[in-house]
Order: sequence, then C-alpha cells, then structure tokens
Amino acid sequence: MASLGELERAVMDLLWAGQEAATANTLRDLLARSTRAAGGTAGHVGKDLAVTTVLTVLSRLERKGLVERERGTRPHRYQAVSSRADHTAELMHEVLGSAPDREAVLARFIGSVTDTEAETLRKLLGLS
Amino acid sequence: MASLGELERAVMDLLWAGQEAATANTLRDLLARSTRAAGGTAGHVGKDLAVTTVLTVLSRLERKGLVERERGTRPHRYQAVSSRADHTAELMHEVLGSAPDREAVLARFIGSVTDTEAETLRKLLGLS
DNA sequence: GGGCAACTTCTACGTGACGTAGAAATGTTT
DNA sequence: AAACATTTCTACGTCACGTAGAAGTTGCCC
Repeated sequence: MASLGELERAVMDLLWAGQEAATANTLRDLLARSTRAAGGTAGHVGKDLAVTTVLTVLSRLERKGLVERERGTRPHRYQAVSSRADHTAELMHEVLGSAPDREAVLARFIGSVTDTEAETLRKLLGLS
Repeated sequence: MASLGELERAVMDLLWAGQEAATANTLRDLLARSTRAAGGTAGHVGKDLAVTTVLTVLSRLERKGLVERERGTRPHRYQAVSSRADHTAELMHEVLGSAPDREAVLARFIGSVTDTEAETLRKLLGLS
C-alpha cells in the first residue's frame, strides 16, 4: 500500500511523536530543528524547507490516508490517522499477507526475534 | 530496503515457486503463461515480453541481492538467493524495526492475527 | 470596504525507480 | 565464416517524491 519517501516519513514521525495536531508551519520548524539536532549526521532533509513543501507532503499523506486535517481552523491542523504502532502492525500484516505460505513466514519470523520480543509475544499469546 | 515493482515481483514469484534455477527464456514463457492463465484478470503484465525485458529485470533483482545467476552455463541460470518465506520474514523484521516502540507494534500485530496463526505462533514459542 | 499578511492550492521541475525493449556486443554452432 | 543465441548497453515513457514558486483565497486591521 503505502511506502513513504524520506520526507514523508520524517513528517509522519513528527505527527506520531506529538499528540496534538500540528500546523504546516510548526512541522516545518520541527523538521528544521530535528535536522539540526542530528548535526547533519542523519542528514536526510539537510536544510530549511519552504512551507509549501511541507504542505505538499501533507496533502500527499492525506491522499494516502495516513493524515487527516481540520479544515475548519484557519491554519489547518494535521494529525496522523492512526498511531505509529497501529500503522506499523498493519504494514507487517500486509507483508505477511503477500506470501501464500504464511505459517512458514511466521516460523522464520519468530526464529529471528530477540529474546525480549519473544517474551512479549508469549505474554500476549498466553492471555488469549 | 527492497521494494519490488510489479514485474520484479512476478519474476520473484516464479523463482520462488520453482526449485530449479531458470533461464530468462523460461521465465519469459512462464510469465506469458501465467498471464494468460489468469485470463487477464490479474492483468498486471498483460502480454508477451521481450527476453531483454526479463533480463533487465533479472539484472536489477541481482543488483538488489534477491537473485543470483550462474555465469558459467551459457544461457545463464537464475535463482532466488533466499526462499520467499525467509525474504518475507526479513521484510517483516525490517518493518518492525522501523518503529521505536517495537513491543507496542507487536501487541497490535498479535491483536489482528487469525486464530490459526495465533496457534502457530504459540507452538513456535513453546506455549502448549 | 480596501488592502495587507497569512495561508492554501496549483503548477512544475529534477531525480530516481521501474517497465519496456531495440541496438550493439559477445559467445556458440556447424 | 556465417548464422544464430545470448547478454549487455542505452534509452524512453511513466510515476512517485522532494522541492518550491505563482496564483488564488481568507481573515484581520485601519
């Protein structure tokens, strides 16, 4: 379904991190900050973006169904439609579903999960 | 890492399905057949492809590390580097790893798994 | 009410992935 | 050597994405 570009991903990360809905301007500032904070090391974005750039990305994310906006308020406010955990889990299901031999996939998957994760899974599966 | 295009995916499916290494020509024939077999319904490919097309795709898949070829034999023979199950499981890990809150993701993931799959997981994890 | 400032939408360009395949090069067969 | 098979090179169309200016819309201030 939805694979995200670098900037799209960065924006989603911000929306997922903050609980409040955010405006394009806020996001642009946050993007600038996080870029700078990374010391250019994680240098994907690299510089200050124009607000229109952020708006374009937000529109595309909206079209993809990942973001929704309040059109009422004047600077529109954007927020993620689902939490990062939900979205990621959904993606995992999508990947799993892309193979006909799901059980086999799960076997391999479990085979390379960390101990902590295995423990988490046992807890989750024990109670159901 | 590696997201696949439609044709790339179709080729991988064939390589994963067959146990033997296959030549570009064989694959081209199989692609034509499977297209026709689907009655155009799954009509992604749509028609007979040129061998060079298949070769291009195979090269790209090789570059992505999904396919390897025997260069010794004259019509080169191609095969998948890892099984579909392995590859898919790897992808799932990649997706899981893309979120900071892995435990939360797993919780959501388990929440929407089918009963059979849950059973499989329990067995694999040594619960019952 | 008219105009400025903020905000949004439209349009657009560069780049890279992918489907597609011909042209050119290389190897094989007889 | 000629004819044929196979592979590599080059290339084009399309689409997603990063990027942003131009144009349009909205709301506030005097």
